[in-house]
This record gives sequence, C-alpha cells and structure tokens, in this order.
Amino acid sequence: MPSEMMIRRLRVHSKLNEDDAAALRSVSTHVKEFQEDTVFVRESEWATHCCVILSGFAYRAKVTENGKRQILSFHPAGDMPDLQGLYLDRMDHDLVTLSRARVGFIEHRSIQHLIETRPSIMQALWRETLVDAAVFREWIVSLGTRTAAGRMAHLIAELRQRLTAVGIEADDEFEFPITQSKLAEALGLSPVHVNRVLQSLRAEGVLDIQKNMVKLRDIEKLVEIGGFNDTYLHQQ
Amino acid sequence: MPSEMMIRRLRVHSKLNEDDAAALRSVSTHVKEFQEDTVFVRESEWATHCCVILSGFAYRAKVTENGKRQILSFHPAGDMPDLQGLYLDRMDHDLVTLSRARVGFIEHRSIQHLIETRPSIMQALWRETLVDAAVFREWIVSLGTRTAAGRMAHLIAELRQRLTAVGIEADDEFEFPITQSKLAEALGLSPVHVNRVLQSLRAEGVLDIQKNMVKLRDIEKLVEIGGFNDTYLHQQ
DNA sequence: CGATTTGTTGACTAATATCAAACTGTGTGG
DNA sequence: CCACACAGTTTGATATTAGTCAACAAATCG
Repeated sequence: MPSEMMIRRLRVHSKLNEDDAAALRSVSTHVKEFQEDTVFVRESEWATHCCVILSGFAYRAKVTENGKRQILSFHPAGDMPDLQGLYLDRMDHDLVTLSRARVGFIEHRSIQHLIETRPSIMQALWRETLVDAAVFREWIVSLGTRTAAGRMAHLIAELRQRLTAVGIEADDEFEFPITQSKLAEALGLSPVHVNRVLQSLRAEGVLDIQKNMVKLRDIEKLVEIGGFNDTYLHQQ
Repeated sequence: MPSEMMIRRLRVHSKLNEDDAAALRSVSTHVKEFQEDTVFVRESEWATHCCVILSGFAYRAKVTENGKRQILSFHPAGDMPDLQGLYLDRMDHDLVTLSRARVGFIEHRSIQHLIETRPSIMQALWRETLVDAAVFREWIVSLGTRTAAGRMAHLIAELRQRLTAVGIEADDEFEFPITQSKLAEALGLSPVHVNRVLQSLRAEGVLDIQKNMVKLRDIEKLVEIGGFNDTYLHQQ
C-alpha cells in the first residue's frame, strides 16, 4: 500500500480528511525494488516522477568538483525526497538507496492534478518541502557549529525523532544500515575520525552503531551532546 | 514599489503574465525601515506575515544551545526569506538586517488568497521556497567538503550570481556590508581564521572585501577556488 | 575627541585529516 | 570445511587546518 505510507507521513505535519486520503489512494504508483547503494535518481536528470520510500532507507548526495561527496539527508520509509522536482525541473543531487529498499514512483501530472483540485493536499505537500528545508537549516547549524561528536549525536537524535513520528519504533534501538564512511560523508568528517568519535560515544555509554543497528544507551546524554531541540522538525 | 521588486524576483524563476503581476500589485504591503543588526522576525514567533527585502540586506540566523550562532543565508533586495511561514506556523530561526534595510510585510491571508486563485503565483512562490532549499543544500556541501577559502569563495560567487539575476550590477564589485565576525558565523569558522583567509585571497588577487564593498579581482579563480557551479540556483 | 567596534598579528593549542597497516567479520568457491 | 577475498573497522604516527587567547592597530561613531 504505497499510498498508506504517504498518507501516514503527510499526517505527521498536516491534517488530511478521508476525501483527501481517498484521493491519494487513487493515485497510481509504480513500485520498484533496489539493492543497496543504487543511485535511483541522478543529478541533472529531468524530474518526471516523485518518489516515496516504502521500505528501507535512502539518502541524498551531491558530488563536488574535487571528487568529494556530501550526503545531504537521510530518508526512512514514508519520506518523499524529490518533491522539489514538481517545480524545479532538474535534479541538483542524487538519490541513493542506503539499504535494499522499495520505492514508489508517482507521475508528476498525477500529483499536480491533486494539487490543483485539493487545497489541503497542496498544503500538505508544500509543507513537506518546507520541513525538508528546515531540516537542511539545522544540518547547516550542525556542520557550522557543532563538534564531531555533537554532529553525530544530533544526527542520531533527529533520526530517532523522525522515525518515531511515522510510527517506527525507536525507543532504544532502530535499524540504520550505515557504514562509517557514509557517516563521514554526511557529517563532513574523515572516516577515521568518525570511527574514533563512535568509539568514544560507545565508551561513554551514549550510543552504539553496529551492523545495521543503532543502539541508544542514554538518550538524555545523546540529546545534550547533540544540542538537539526538535522544534525545527515542526511536528507540532 | 514593493510589489515590483517581488515581481522582478519571482520572474527570475517563474513565468508570470500581466494578470499575475497585477494581482501581486494589488496586495497591500506594509513597509518598515530598520537599522542594521536589527532582529525583525524572531525564532519561535508565530508567523503572520511574509516579508520582502526592498533594499539593503538581511540574513537568517539560528542560535545554538552553547551560545554560538550560525548564519544560514543572506538575502539581498527582492528575496522573501520567510515564505516558509505560510505553512509552518512558528519561525525556527531569526531574520536580521545586515545593513539598514527597508522591508515590506504582507499578511499571510493576502498571499494565501493569491495562492488559491492564481495557480501560477502559487507555483512561483512554492518554487521560491524550493530554490531556497537548494541553496541550503549547497551550503551544506560547502560546510561539509570545502576548505575555508573554498567556502568564502563559494559564498561570494553565489551572491554575485544571485545579485546579477535580480538586476543588481555585480560585474566587478558589489555592496555587501558584512563584518569578518559575521562571515565567520556564516562559514563555520573563527573570526581570526576568516581574517587570514581574506588576506590570502586578497594577496592572490582573487577578492577584496573592505568597508561594505566586495571587489572581485579574478572571477575565474574565485569560481575555481569555490568549486562554484550555478546549476543549483535553478535560474534556468 | 574619546569610546567602541572591527580588523590584524603572533604564539600556542586543539581538532581533525591523512596515510598506511592491521584486524575483523562475512560470504564464496573449491 | 577451509582458504581466500572483500568490505568495513580499528590503530598508530604524523601532518594540517583551524581555534584560542591576548595584544594592538585602524577605522568608525557619537
């Protein structure tokens, strides 16, 4: 049920009545399954579809002139990481699967039809793109002001919060199949340094990331180290 | 003419016909003038208006738990830096004047009326928020992957490009009344380091920032050092 | 004109990157 | 079942970048 995932997700930030939900259910979605580390939407490509992550994780990434890569955001099930393609015609970054993932694709014209006919759906989708931007802003704060450990802690605290919001249990552990090199690309650090930071967080009993699982040992400390305050997520 | 500024700005990314322009002109704008360094919209405030920078510069900033401040973006005349407030009810950052500036305020309900009645205006405004997010993404790339000099160069190259797009001449110099401390807050560096980076860029004949003026000495070098590629600005 | 902000400098320190090697776990084919 | 390959993690040594502190100079402002 691709649309159910979407509906649940949109309802985190927006009110949708049963008619809206029905309209969303009526949209045809083309589902594909991808292996891990598959670039499924490419930078500079023309955007013709929007995607919904149905299971697994995806991330956005951008490659720079000098060959480095920056991961811009992580996307658990429910997220629609290329909504911006509705009104920006070319992709300015890649979309990549982090784990094996199922992804639903919806034609722009279908969504545009919903936008034109259902104001509450328009608002809900627009709002998603705005929350997206708010998350980017906070990511900038992380990279600009926080220490390596702070960035790591903030990332995990944010993920936990977002997973919880869509109903994925993340009280004391959650699935997140990431390597240290990718964490490095996300946090603007070297893989070696990520390794050391993770070791110290582990030693201090804050956090343990091991084979696909994030284990939260002390959430208060995590939130404190990361300076995490969830208001920017606008989950009212 | 507050609306003329807005119209010119929206037309950088979107097509607006004369009816659209007329509709925008009909919206009532309340203009205020602020001294430099004035916080004119505050974090956690309820958003009731959208603002347009009419002259001067503004910037977005966010203060962290540990007292640091991160500047998130700079906004020359024409920009509407709190459009997100249309659908996110609380501000997640401050808006501050960089220089003495005139700012137009428009009630949300007026804009919402335009959105409901004029699809092309809806699209234009939505698109603005999407370009905004694209700029944030690139800022993340800067902070995550570029050296201090690279970040500085990228910022200036981007500003130049955006100023040119709204018709502010920036061929070999432009006004930008910023202090080194604020550059530091924007780029995630210390003021001392910013000073040294600026000196070396000056010495290498790339760039000179002095009393309110950015002087561009060698734009090719600037673009190269910053790894600047303007496609993320989506100026078609 | 003095007061305050901004820019500059030098010496020193801390954070993080780089490089290279070794270690671990996991899956694969023989 | 073992040997091997591979990807990911860990370690140590060293280099580089950027931060801190403290003083001073220059510009700006009332």
